[in-house]
Amino acid sequence: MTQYGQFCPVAKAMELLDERWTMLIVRELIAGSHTFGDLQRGVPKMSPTLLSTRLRSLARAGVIDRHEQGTRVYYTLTQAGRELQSVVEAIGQWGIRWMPELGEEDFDPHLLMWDVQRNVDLEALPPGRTVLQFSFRDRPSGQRDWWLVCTQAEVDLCDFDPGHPVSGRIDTPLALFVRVWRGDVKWDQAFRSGELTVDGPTAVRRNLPRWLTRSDFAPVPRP
Amino acid sequence: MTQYGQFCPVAKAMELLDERWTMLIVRELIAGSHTFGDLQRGVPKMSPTLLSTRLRSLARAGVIDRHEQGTRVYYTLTQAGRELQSVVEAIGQWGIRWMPELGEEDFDPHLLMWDVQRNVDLEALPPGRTVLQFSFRDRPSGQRDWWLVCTQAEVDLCDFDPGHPVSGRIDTPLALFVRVWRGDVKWDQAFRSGELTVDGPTAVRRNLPRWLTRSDFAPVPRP
DNA sequence: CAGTATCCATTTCGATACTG
DNA sequence: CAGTATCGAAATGGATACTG
Repeated sequence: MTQYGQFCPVAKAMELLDERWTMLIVRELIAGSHTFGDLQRGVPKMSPTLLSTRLRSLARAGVIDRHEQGTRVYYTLTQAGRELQSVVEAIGQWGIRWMPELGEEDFDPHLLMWDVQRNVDLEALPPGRTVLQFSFRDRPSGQRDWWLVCTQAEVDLCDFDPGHPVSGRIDTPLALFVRVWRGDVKWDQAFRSGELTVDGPTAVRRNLPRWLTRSDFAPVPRP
Repeated sequence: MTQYGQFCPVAKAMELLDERWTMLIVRELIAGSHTFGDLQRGVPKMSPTLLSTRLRSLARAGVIDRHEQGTRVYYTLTQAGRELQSVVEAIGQWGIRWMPELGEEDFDPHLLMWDVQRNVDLEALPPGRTVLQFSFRDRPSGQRDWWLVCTQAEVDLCDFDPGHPVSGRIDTPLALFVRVWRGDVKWDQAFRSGELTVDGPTAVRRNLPRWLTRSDFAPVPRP
């Protein structure tokens, strides 16, 4: 962490927070990840070495605690860390309004599905098992097909056919679904455009937007 | 600007905002600096080359406009830039609560006086000219003595005796006054400790805390 | 799973001097 | 005043392989 040599609280905070990847790790912790592995899924392009370094910085700064429970290791936010939520929110709200342009490299189906998976609204689902298949038709196989196996208790994400009967299948270009997820495009618009289709019973087609919540920043009004 | 390869609005925002010095430049713009020279005073440890580079990044991102007026050049915040105020505020509020430790190199009298100067409450001053001298007694000459020449219209900062009669003289260790400025220590505490003294008429001694406003973050409650 | 170790390419930055 | 030019030192981080 390089110093600014300023007593200003913005400068002191940024000495920690402007280190590359740091805010994204905080975002992941706020989103509920606690283990090294889960954190890695949220920042897959980061090397484990660097993630480890950043976690040590954050612990040293008093933002997270690292504690071992038996053989497993958990990272949790401290009070200082939890209070970074308002910073993350301010940044995200600004970002979705003023940094709307996405590049090719920003469309990562793995990251998207990880995000979708952990935000399924379990309460809204019908009883029993609901299996949703995603096909990103413009992606090579290996990135194309994904399955969410949802019960009232949990959601499993698979990148292979888990074998259960599929309740509904979403077929869409990846970029379009990312836009829907971010709230740049409304579900309705996506449906009506014909680019995003849902195969399955009417009940599934109608309720899908309630089961799959969008990004926390989707409701932010746009300029 | 290095990319994160994520569609998340926090990631997209941080691609711009986590570049070293960037938030401090935004802070300066929000504080009211518009010219290259004024901005430099707010980030004196930054080389002009780098400041220039960052200003170009910010302009490219749509956060500031650069425009020439005759021979002078002005930088102004766009709507996107003005909306960064909530981000700066969230960061500063977090910073003053959770990054309270300052190092030796954070105590820069020049930066402090620049900050004090632009926040004098002109309305609160008595009619006519008020000259306030600061002596940071633990600093070498050259950094020790400063004068604020205040009128109802403006405040001038001098690092040499401007020759006017002095209305009041504040004598204090630099660190203590920084702490008062940041709101870590109350005026009263500083007075009572005997470490900070004010020479001058009672009226000056009593009103000084109203003339010299503190940092915007001083009122933030501490953990 | 939860990280470390190593190594080098790349980036970044600070210092200093200079220009219209 | 408002920057640019140049250059070397330092930090940063990506890739890959490895460990308990």
